[in-house]
Amino acid sequence: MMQALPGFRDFYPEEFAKRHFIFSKWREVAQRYGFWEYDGPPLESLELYTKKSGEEIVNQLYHFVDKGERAVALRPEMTPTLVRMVAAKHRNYKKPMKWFSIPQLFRYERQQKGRLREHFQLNADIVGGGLQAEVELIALSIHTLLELGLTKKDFRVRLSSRLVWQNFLIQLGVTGDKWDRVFAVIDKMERVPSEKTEKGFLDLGLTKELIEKIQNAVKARSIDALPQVEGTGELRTIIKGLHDFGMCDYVNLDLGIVRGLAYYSDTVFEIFALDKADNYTGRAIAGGGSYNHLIENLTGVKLSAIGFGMGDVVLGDLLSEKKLLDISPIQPEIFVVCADRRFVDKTYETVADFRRRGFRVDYSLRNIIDVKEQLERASEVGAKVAVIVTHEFGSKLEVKNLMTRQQESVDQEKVIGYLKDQLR
RNA sequence: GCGGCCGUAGUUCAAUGGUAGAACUCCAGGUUGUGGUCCUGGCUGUUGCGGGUUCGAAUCCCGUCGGUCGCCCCA
Repeated sequence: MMQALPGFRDFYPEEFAKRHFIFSKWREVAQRYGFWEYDGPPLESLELYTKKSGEEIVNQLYHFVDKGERAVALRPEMTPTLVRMVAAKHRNYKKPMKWFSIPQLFRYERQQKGRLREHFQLNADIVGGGLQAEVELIALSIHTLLELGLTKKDFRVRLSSRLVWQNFLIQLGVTGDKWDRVFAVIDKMERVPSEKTEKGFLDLGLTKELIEKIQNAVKARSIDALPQVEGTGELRTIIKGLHDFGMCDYVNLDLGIVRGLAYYSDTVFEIFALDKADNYTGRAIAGGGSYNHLIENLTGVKLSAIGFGMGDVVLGDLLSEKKLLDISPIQPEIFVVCADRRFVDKTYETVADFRRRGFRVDYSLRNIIDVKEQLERASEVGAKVAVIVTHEFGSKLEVKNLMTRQQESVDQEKVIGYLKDQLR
């Protein structure tokens, strides 16, 4: 049987309706926050990704050599494309630039729950902003989830800072060459047994005393409990900003978050679903952070930036569990029924007239004189009312409410108003 | 790349190693002007695919492909 490739999805109308619901909320809230929508090519030069992440990334990409002998790849993330676009034309835009996109991203790896070979992601970025831009971006990520129907009980932003970590590690005497590996251990901390975490640190040459200080920092849930180094002030400002937006209830300070990607520089955050006991569960719904050196490193253009990504797969699973995704395909409002051969012409004219006026209108494409069949069809396609053509021109139309089964004869001149009333 | 579990009709699932079935869906009817739940009839399968064991395989074994969950990795 022919089917979609592994890790790729078919969107039948029922699934597409859900996808459209999520996309439209993403778009609507981003625009409410003043973000402009953009897009780039789904296929990029392979070099765009190897330049940033090294050669290892190649075997996780869909990549091939095209007929022009170019090494190309389907985009696995949006940030490189954004950086490329921004660097090329940033002089055309006042800073800060608030941009968002809903790209389809691709990754060649074995699929598992919440993780396919293809997904869509809301990507929002602010380029050339300061600390308030970070507040703004995190606020957008929270507001997006609220608009989808989730509540304070359902998710939490875990806010952290790589800058704080770096300065803290300097204070502890841990040299820069070890930071990435220290971050890797911290990143896994909550998923592996504590002995393994300890062993990971010991293998990096950290003393038990240092390990304890690091673990205490990970446990800290308030600014004052953090190691006071350069960077904590910025975190304080961000939390204050979210407080002013009435959103501090959605945010936990949590240095356990460091993010996998190497290019994050200062602030990093991930959003996790909560279980009934308010514990973090499953995968991250969204994640992001600031990358204040990436644009300069790749293109020589010095611009700060912060962004986040929110994928449709984990989010969709969560919304389904919460019964927030019981969305049906868009249905016709009116189904026009022809009651007799003599009225066929008028039926089609009525259909066309209603459509010109902006109604969603359907009618039978086959047995147009069997009223029973037409009414069955009207119900099946989900129409709210049936308009039954029972008279010649210049006369009345029968309007039947398919929910209440009530039917009324309406003067042709008054039918539009009547329909609007019925459909309200 | 590694491991666990699972592949039977369009769908959800039955069938002790002994003739592959049910429900739903879909299609056609239920006498040429009013719908959903009713009635009748019909379609649908090399049991994912390929080997092996056996008198005989949906069932047991091997391989392969696919699904699913986890590991690795991370968007």
